[in-house]
Amino acid sequence: MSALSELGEFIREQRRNAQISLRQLAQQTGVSNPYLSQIERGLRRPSAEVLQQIGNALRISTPVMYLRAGLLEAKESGGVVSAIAADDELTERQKHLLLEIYDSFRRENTEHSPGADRAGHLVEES
Amino acid sequence: MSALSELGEFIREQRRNAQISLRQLAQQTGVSNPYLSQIERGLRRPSAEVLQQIGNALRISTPVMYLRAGLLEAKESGGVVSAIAADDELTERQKHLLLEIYDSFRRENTEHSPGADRAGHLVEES
DNA sequence: GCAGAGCGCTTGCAAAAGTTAGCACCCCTG
DNA sequence: CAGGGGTGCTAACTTTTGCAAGCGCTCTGC
Repeated sequence: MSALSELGEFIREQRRNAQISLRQLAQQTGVSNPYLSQIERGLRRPSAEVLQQIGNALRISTPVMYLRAGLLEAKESGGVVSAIAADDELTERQKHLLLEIYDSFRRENTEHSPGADRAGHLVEES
Repeated sequence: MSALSELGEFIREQRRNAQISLRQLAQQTGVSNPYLSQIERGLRRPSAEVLQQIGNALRISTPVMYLRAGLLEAKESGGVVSAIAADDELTERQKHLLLEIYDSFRRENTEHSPGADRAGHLVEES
């Protein structure tokens, strides 16, 4: 399975998940519906602009979209932690909270009983 | 001045700064030198792949490159967003949530009355 | 039954992206 | 001065992107 058709399936999945038809998505994105069809079936490689529009309409963040398309290299683990630490727009307290949430998410995924723990309480106090 | 030629001049500037000729950069990036020339003079719009290669050769981080090219919104300027996107330990949903929290934090900081908005509701529903 | 509107898909076609070949202009070095 | 190797740029070509038009299908209302 090529990375191209993986991307296509991901997009199709997200679109179906959002209960949107090809033509509706086409209208929202400004991309033609035949082209969207081809993208979803993995026989065309959309440009970054188109990807941006699709992600925008489907509420998927652009970097996530680019990552799926192989346009953004997957960074080494710890990237999130250091990126948060280096951010100059967050307060120290916010960084701390964000990191705790990040950790709790990762813990969720490695748990045997998934979905049991929730991160809601972590944002209770700003 | 179009955003296209701005990008071109930026690349040229970075290349000159690194003391690299067009052909050398072409070889390093795997892109032909005439095309690089056209990119630098702002009369061609490089794809994200090419941009990635250029940034890679010139030691410019990919998100910064995309940002310069207008392929990434300024609001998701940094490392945090792309780092989250690239993380392979989080589910898509978790990434989305984390990004929303991150955004809400930054919004808090730029508001006139800080602390008014809370991010708690963002984690309410899985 | 049969318009009409929705769905996704196929087919050519225009416009970009990108390449190979070759131009003109230097700066050396024999 | 011939020449080779460096620079960046131009021209013609191939490949890919993205779209308009139209296909066949299904469902609904008249």
